[in-house]
Amino acid sequence: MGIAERKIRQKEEFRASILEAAWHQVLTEGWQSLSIRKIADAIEYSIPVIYNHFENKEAILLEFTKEGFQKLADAMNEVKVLHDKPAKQLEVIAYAYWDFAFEHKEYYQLMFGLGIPACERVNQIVEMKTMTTIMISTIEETIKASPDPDADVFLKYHTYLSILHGLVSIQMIRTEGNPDAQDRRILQDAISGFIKSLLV
Amino acid sequence: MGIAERKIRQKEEFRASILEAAWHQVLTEGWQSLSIRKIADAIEYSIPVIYNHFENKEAILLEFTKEGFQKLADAMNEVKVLHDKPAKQLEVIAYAYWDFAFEHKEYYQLMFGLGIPACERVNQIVEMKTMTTIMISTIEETIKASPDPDADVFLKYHTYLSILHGLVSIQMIRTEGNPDAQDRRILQDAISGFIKSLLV
DNA sequence: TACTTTTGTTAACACTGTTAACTAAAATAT
DNA sequence: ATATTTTAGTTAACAGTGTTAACAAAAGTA
Repeated sequence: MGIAERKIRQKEEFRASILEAAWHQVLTEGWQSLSIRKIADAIEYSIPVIYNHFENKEAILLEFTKEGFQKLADAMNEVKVLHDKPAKQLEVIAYAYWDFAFEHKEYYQLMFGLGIPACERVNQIVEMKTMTTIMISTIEETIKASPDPDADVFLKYHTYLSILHGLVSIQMIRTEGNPDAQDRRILQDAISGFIKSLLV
Repeated sequence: MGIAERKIRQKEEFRASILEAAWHQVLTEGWQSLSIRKIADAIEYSIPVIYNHFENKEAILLEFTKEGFQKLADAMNEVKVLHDKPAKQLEVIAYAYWDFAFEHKEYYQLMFGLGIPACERVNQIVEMKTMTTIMISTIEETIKASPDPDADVFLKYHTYLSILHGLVSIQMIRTEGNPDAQDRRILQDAISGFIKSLLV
């Protein structure tokens, strides 16, 4: 009896149409504006049917997060196999990572929990300048006393802040609790590497 | 006439009590659970009074974001002045940054728009393993062929991912639009520095 | 055709941010 | 001291959000 098969197929199609409608909403309005009601509206069904296919809204986002990591892995593999030397591979993988993030912003934000609120907020905060000034001036002095005193201060500042923020936020995503000694070694390793690169 | 003065003082106190109640809520339940209603409840006033002191909820969060950056800057300055050599200063500033982030998680999450949803999500995604496997294996091979083949692979992987994520998310916070050539140079600089540190 | 299961709907609950309309209290002017 | 204006605070609502219980309709089975 093919009825059961057809039902499964239809259910699968329905599920896919929910995801499609949801993704369309995410692409056009950002994933902050995604709501169950809007999905229901788009597929022209009532709200509760969505809960027959997904446990809750989080489950839908989880689906996209999975998709995102799969796509990122694919993009990495694609460029990795083009090179033999591992060091070169590390380089092109990094570029692939970067490109993926900005070509698929919605995915990336979902994957790493980037809440956009800060964007508008952070760029109008004068208090931030105090922090950046401390960092930039210290880097400036370090560079002045280094073998390459003409190095780009702003570039190095940006690198420094990015490394720090990356370490912290990856750490926060990884574990709910506090970092341990091993985590701190990662910090030390990254920072000593950065400072060494400044001092050539 | 001191009446106007008293009024200003009272208004200031009221404002402070709103912030205090809000911060208490953030500390106990996380800033995701902060709501105007809960603040109103805590200060035992009706909801709209809050809008006499803050334009909207975002303005309250902005206040904490400012506070956070100020505190971070202070923490940095404190350790910076303890050392003379700029390179050493860069190091201790980095540690201060790290410590601040985890001693004041709520501030840090607010300051850099870390939406916690990803935390629970990301740690139960098998698709993520595909990505990490690619990165780790490539780093492993790089290390094997390096002058220091006993270097800690996991530590270096973590550093690599953190640098990448930091670069991307700082970039996303900084500009709404797409990265330009200068931004890409920052990426190149950081990655080439990392790879160089692998190859000693 | 009668019965059972699946599918989908309506309507509600418990929240959220925000605001308009109104009342009561305080400060000022007469 | 009384009348008037200004300010402070209230209730009640609007427009959203995720989620679910109770019910109706359609589809499949006996």
